[in-house]
Amino acid sequence: MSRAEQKAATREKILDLAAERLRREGLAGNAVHRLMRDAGLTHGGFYVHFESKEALDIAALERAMESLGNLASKVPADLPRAERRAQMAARYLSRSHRDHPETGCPLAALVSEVPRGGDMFREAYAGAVAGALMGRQEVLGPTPPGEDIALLALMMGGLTLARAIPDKDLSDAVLRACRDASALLAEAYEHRRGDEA
Amino acid sequence: MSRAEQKAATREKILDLAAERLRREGLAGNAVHRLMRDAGLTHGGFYVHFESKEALDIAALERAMESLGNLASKVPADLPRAERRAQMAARYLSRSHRDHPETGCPLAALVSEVPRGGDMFREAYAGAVAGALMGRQEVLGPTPPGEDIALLALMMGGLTLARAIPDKDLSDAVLRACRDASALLAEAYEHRRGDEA
DNA sequence: TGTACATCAGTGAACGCGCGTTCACTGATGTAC
DNA sequence: TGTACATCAGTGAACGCGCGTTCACTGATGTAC
Repeated sequence: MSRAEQKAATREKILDLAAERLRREGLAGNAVHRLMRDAGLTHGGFYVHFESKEALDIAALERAMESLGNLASKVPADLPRAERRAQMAARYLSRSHRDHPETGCPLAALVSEVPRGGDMFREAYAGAVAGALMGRQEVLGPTPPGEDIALLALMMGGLTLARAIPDKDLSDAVLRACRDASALLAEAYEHRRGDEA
Repeated sequence: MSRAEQKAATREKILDLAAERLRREGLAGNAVHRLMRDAGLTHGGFYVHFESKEALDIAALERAMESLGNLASKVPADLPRAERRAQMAARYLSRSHRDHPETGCPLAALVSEVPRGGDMFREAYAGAVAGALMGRQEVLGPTPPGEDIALLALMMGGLTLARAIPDKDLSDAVLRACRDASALLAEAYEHRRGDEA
């Protein structure tokens, strides 16, 4: 392995770890020193790979979105649209997603912290939201943007709320209620579009 | 003013300020030193009033919930239920609520940070969620708990997402989409309950 | 193929800073006589 | 009413710690001849 390849591999390793840690620890919690230690390196070398902490956060957010994109497209393409939508909601509002933020949706993991982040990070976050909405359209086909936005807000709200509640029974109830609501809301949208047409 | 009264007044002042700052700066951002400086005191005196930083955060969360409770009950009681629900959603998903987190809902301001907070704070947060749901029932009358939970998740998700997006037009669109969705979802709930009955 | 030199990923000590918390203190308020 | 003492809200210096960032360095890899 050439030196350049070695460097790129190290950068990948740091970035993958950072993408996990960013989702588990948040913007404030993912410290350079601990990140590099966990990657098996010393903290000084960090700046060979990234210009600043904010640059890392942005790159880690993008990496997290990429690795999640693959996950969303796992929904079988031959199912009817409503079924695909329901599967996505079920996956998003599942107990395993709630219990494993480090491999889950970074939008949910960071929402309420984003306004306190740097300007460039906020822009990157907004870009990631736009990307998520586009990814949804790719899987489900075109729908009025407002509908996708509201369904995303419902799913993100449900997931973050479920994570914030320590009591497992109540937390499970939140997930269930939001899964049900997202199905009902999607139906109501279809119904309304039908009435209008 | 007696010494005890003076002390209580100082505590109130710190607490009110902390309740604002907690919502604006988050758990990680509301530092003892700056809080006390802004209250016109020095940081050492903090521990005369609060046992620890976490104790303050809990008290500030509760204070924020109280001052918001008054706001929610501002909805006129003589309006029909659907209208009251719509007014609450419109207020929650308004641009002024988005732009002034410091006087708004602490549940939304902190959701994604809560899992990283201390055990006692998480319990207090869960209690605040339960309180919010009860407050909703007081204004709107009894509804199946799952319905209120999902509507709360939708509203919190929409508000936090709108706050995380710097572009005002897209952010406004998020608020609008979620207001529309909350009305549609509430209707769908009523419709389904009608069908079942 | 072997030697001399250049490059540069990664090391680890150090920087200034803000954090939560402690503590000896001050001085105004409250109490006892 | 006046004096002596006790209380305690608030002061401000100091603590140990973790943060992001800098920098002189080391030593393995890569290049030139």
